[in-house]
Parts: sequence; C-alpha cells; structure tokens
Amino acid sequence: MNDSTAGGRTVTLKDLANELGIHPSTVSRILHSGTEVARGAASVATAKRVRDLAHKLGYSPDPQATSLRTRRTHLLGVIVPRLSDLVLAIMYEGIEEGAAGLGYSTFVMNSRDNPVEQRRKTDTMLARRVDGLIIGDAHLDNVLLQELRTRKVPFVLMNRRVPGHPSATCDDVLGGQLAADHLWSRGHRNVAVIAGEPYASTAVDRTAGFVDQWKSFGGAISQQAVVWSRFDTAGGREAAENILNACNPRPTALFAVNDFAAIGAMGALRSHGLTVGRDMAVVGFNDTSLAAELPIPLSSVRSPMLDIGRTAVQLLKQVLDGERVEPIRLKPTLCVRESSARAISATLLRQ
Amino acid sequence: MNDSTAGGRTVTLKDLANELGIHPSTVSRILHSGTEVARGAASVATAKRVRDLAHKLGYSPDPQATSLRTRRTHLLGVIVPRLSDLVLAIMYEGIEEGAAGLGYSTFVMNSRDNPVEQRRKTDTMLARRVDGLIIGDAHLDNVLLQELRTRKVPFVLMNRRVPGHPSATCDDVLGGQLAADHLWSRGHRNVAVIAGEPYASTAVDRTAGFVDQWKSFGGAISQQAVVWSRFDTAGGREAAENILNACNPRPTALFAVNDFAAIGAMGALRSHGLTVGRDMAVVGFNDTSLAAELPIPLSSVRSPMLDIGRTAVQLLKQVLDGERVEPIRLKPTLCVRESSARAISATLLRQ
DNA sequence: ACCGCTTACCCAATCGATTGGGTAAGCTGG
DNA sequence: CCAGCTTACCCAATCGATTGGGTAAGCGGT
Repeated sequence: MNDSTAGGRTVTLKDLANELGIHPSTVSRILHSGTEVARGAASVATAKRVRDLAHKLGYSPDPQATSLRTRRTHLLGVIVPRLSDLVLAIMYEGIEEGAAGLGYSTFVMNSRDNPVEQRRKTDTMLARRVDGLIIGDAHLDNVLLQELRTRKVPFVLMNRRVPGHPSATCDDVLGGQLAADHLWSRGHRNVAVIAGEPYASTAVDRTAGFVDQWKSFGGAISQQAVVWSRFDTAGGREAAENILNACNPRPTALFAVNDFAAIGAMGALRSHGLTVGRDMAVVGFNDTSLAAELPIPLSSVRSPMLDIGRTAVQLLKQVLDGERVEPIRLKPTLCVRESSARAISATLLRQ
Repeated sequence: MNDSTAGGRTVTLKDLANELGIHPSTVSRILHSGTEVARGAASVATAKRVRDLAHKLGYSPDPQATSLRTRRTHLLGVIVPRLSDLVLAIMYEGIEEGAAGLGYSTFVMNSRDNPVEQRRKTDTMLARRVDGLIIGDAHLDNVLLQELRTRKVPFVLMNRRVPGHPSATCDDVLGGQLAADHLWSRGHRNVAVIAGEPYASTAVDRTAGFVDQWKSFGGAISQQAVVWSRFDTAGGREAAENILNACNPRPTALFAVNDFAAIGAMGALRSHGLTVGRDMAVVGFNDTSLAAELPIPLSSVRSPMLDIGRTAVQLLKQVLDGERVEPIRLKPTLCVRESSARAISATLLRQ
C-alpha cells in the first residue's frame, strides 16, 4: 500500500528532490517518462537512486496537481439510466476494467432516463473536468448529444446507439432476428412483441430485427401485437396483460426485448393460468444471470455486456486520441431454454 | 448547461477579474463564501456585478485547482463487492444522492470480495486523493481496516459491519429474528438456514438472529441445517441440495440470508419436485425488486437499502468533520408472500 | 587550444484558486 | 485637524507537477 493517504503526510516531488539534492524537475522527468525522456535527463545512476527512493517513501504523484498542469484529469464520466439495472451494472464492470487498464478512473451517475437529470449529471461530470463521457442512456431524439458535439466534448455512446455518433452496442437488429428465427423454426406463426421504450435504440432495433425477419419469412404481426412498455418487470407484466386482452387468437409466443420485461410477462401469463413453455413460448433479451435460474428457465438472446463496456472505453480512448471512430456492434447469440425450447404443440396450432 | 467543457475554453477567476478590472482574489472571495466573507471583501454592487458575470459566462471553478490549494477533493471512494449485486447497486444510488446533496462526487469500484483487489482498489482511491472511503465489502477478519485507521484515513463501513468501526447497516440480527418469528408462528418446527459467507457480518448476524431467536422459542437447529454458501443463485442452489441430502426428516422451511440464494434454493427445490409455499416455505432477505415478481412470490426481510447508502454518506461526512460517530443499524421489516404465507400443512407435520 | 557535441542537470514560469496580510480612501468623533 | 476605524479592495505566496529553455562540465577531434 502506498503511503499517500487521505489522512497522513504526503510525499511530493520536492521531498524526493531535496532528499537527493537534485532539482524537482529532474525527478519529474525520471519518474514521468519511460526512459525516452528520462535518458537525457539524468544519469542511469541518478535515475535508479530516484526510483528507489520514490518506491521506498511510497511516492505517488498528486493527480490534482498533475491535472492542473496538464489539463487532463484521466477521469471518465459514465452516465447510465440506473445501476440497479443489472445490464448496466455489468457493462460498468467492463468499463471499470477497461479504464483501469488505461490508467483512467471513472465516475458513474444514474440519470433515471430523465432528460433533466441527464443534463444535470452531464454538467456535474463536466464541472469535474472529466476527459470524456460514456453515455449509456442516450435517447434517440436527444438534443444533448448534438450540444456536446458542438462543444467538442469527447464522448461515446454505450448500450444504446444514436445514428451519427460513435457507440459500442450489441447488434440488436441481429438479436431480434435470432429470436425470430428460433420461434419461427419451432413452428410459431402467431407472435407478439414486448417492445420496450421507443426512445431507446435497444428496444427499437430488437423489435425491428424481429418484425422484419418475421415478415421476411412470410409471417404477419399485427399492430396490437407490438406493445411498447417500460423495461422493468412491472412494464412487462402490463404489456403481457395488454397482449392477452387485445390479441385474438392468443399468440403462441412472446418476444420481450429485455429479460426483466420477460419475467414480468411470465408472471402475467401464470396469473392467467398459462404455463410458460407449454402454452406460450417466451424469449427474453440480454441473458442476465437470472434467466437461467428461473423456475422455468428463460430463453434469452445473450448480449456481450462486459465486452460492450470494455469496448466503450477503447472507443473513447480513440476519440480522446483524436482518431476517427466508427460505431461498433457486438454479436449476440441465442440461448434456448425451457421457456421456448419445445416446438409448438398440436393443441396450440389448432386453436 | 455551463460552458466549462472537456473540449472548449474554460472561464477562470482571472478572466472574470480582468473583465471587471478587479483582482482575482476579490472575485474568489465573492464567489467562494456565502456573504460572511463576501461582505467585507467587496461592496454589494461589485458582488452583484461579479455574480452576474460569472453566471453569464458560465463560470465553474476548476476542482483540480481548488483541491490543490485546499487539500480537499470533495471526492469519496466507494468500494463494493460488485455493482451487479442489486443490493449494492441500490445502496450506491443512495450514496450518489446523499453525496450530491453535500457537494461530493463518488468513485465506485468492484473488489469481488477478494482481499487483493480490496487493497488494490483502496490504493487507487487514495492515490486519487479521495477525502474518505465508504467500504461496502468489509470482511470480519480484515486487517486492511486497522491499517486504514492507523493511517488516519477517514472511512465508514456500509452494508457489512465490523465491531469497532463506524458503519451504516441493516439491523441484521433483528432481520433474522423477524424471519424466525414468522416461520415459528406459521407452525414450522424443523427449519434450515442458508447462511451465506462467514466473513460477512450480514450473513453471520442474520443467521445468529434467526438461530438464537429460534432457540429462545424452544426450537432446535442441528449442525447440518445451517449451511454456509455463496450469496448468488448458484450458491443457494448448492446449499439447498446439501440440506435436502443431509437433513432427515426434511425441513419444512428454509431461511436464506439473501434473495438470490433464496431464488437458487427455489430452483433446487423445484428440481426435487417440491412446490415452494406448499411443500417447503422459503424466506429470503433484502426484498430486492425481484422477490415480489417471481412466479411464486418470495417472502423476504426488507432492508432499507437506499437509506443505508444515504446514511453511510452522512456518517462519513461526520467523520470528515471530526465528529465521533457510532454505528447505525436501520430497522428491517418482513414482507410475507406466497412462498411462506400459509401455515404448515397437516401432511407436512405428520412427516 | 578551440569548436562542437553530448551528458546531466538546473531555472523559472505555469496551471487556477485560495488566503493571510496589507493599504488607500473616506468617515467619525473629540 | 487628526487618531482611529471601516470599507473595499489589492498583493503575493502557495498547493504539486510539468516543461521549454538554459548551462556548465567534459570529451573528442583537429
């Protein structure tokens, strides 16, 4: 453990310099740069003496002082709808890992998907002088992003994309297609979609991927079979209720763009006396750790959440380095489980 | 939105001073202190001119410069086992809220409950010169805490307590008692406990609260009916398997110190052909949002997670202000649901 | 002996805000 | 008319690290 503490005495460059009878700038050059500058700034012997002493005294540079001078804080801001959304929490673990690898630290804040909060949190981050932002709660219609671009704030989107901005996301269109392929191949011909929030690209893309693929197979999906909803269990429950009420004949399969909505829907189905996997197939999205653990394990499109977080950091790093970057979409895969594994039964077909 | 950006020109005190033809120190005093110092430093008219200009130009003080001078960063470090644990994620939301209210920003890092990582993350936080730490992953046997105290690093514990250190936690002993009261009152006499990790006070206290209360009723709990386990679904599943194998006669009720472990256990019970709520009562802990949404809703001891987070910040603030603080334990309440609502059935009693 | 080059440093300004210690002008009271 | 006080400021050092621009010593070559 180093000795620079919140409470105790802190070792500074000057301390090291005084101790060794050399100038702080020399110490800085030795410690600062990996041999390129160090050589030329000091003799090998001096460099070693400095490094040894620094290590012995547990010197760690003051990041505030460094930032003040260099105008770079090595701080990244991360804004998510809410960390209590497992999906974002896992992406954040990827971010933390990626950022640590590059020597950055990260702030996270919850915006609750509320535009006022998004702006406020963004402001707080910028007031802290973060070097860049990772935005995990982008709305498709958001003006904030244009503003940030105009002001040349470096940022990347994560999880949700918005055309024209760099982003690290799951290939949600593909994910929707995978779900459609699966349900169609199991013989389903009458399906409904719990579509999520229309302001989120995740919801829109997954739904579009599913619906377009379904139509390309020659299937039909009526207006009332696509229900927009919140992403949480309560939203999924309501959406499923709507579908059960509005769709006649009752669909034989449900695609929810989010595992939590799928779980809520499963609850609603159960309340209606339907058994998931037998009377109704259900497919979720993200393959959160719960999907496999449910009493009736949930089929789900697995999105590489950790990798999305890591990729977002890499991308932001490139932006900070002034490189031009393209959006990246990581491939999802389908995990089939009991909730949708069996082919549609004769009884259901006959309905 | 203020104009100080990661990308653009930033307005400094000196800019304001030049613009108005006064000295930066005067501007600082006006903007810095709420009338006490400001009065005496400048005329009311000047103060207004300064404030108006600051607002117009979107001045926001450079936190790095401020910290360098004042030696306080207004940064708090938060260390948790993992943010993908819903419980900690929600506590963090409380922290974020509380910290924002006091003008602090927070770093979070995941330690994965691994002592090496705990130390490494602590070091990273201190290297960033945080003003204090909120530690959410304390182990009962941890030496790190003693070290931090010796080095006079201000910190408080959250979620898990360790005797002798300030902490904001749930009253876990009481929580365990509530579960015991409930199951006993429903007629159960043969129970088992999925106890969690023995290094966490949450696990130890909840188990002790339950077991002691049970014994005070005259009940008995055998050695093999208390199974230590990981906190996740897989851990709960394994523990339940152990219990089903080792306990004869089979218990009629299960208390898991964590909802996720409870969910895992429910899966195991189902695999054994047992119906939760009828063949076996199950009670979890924390009342995470999923408990109520499960196909068979889970009874759970509700712990005030948001408040614990908020309280942790308040407590740390007091520590930073040099006040003496006592550990705080917030009261849990019991939410009874289908998984344990009905009284023990005659069939089960006869077993 | 002298030019030019390398080696191994030192010097001082700078980033932006804070703060203890001035000081000049103006007013009051005796 | 002047001591003494208040008002409304200014000055300069400081926090710790970085960095462009020195410079003195030493050495090789001619």
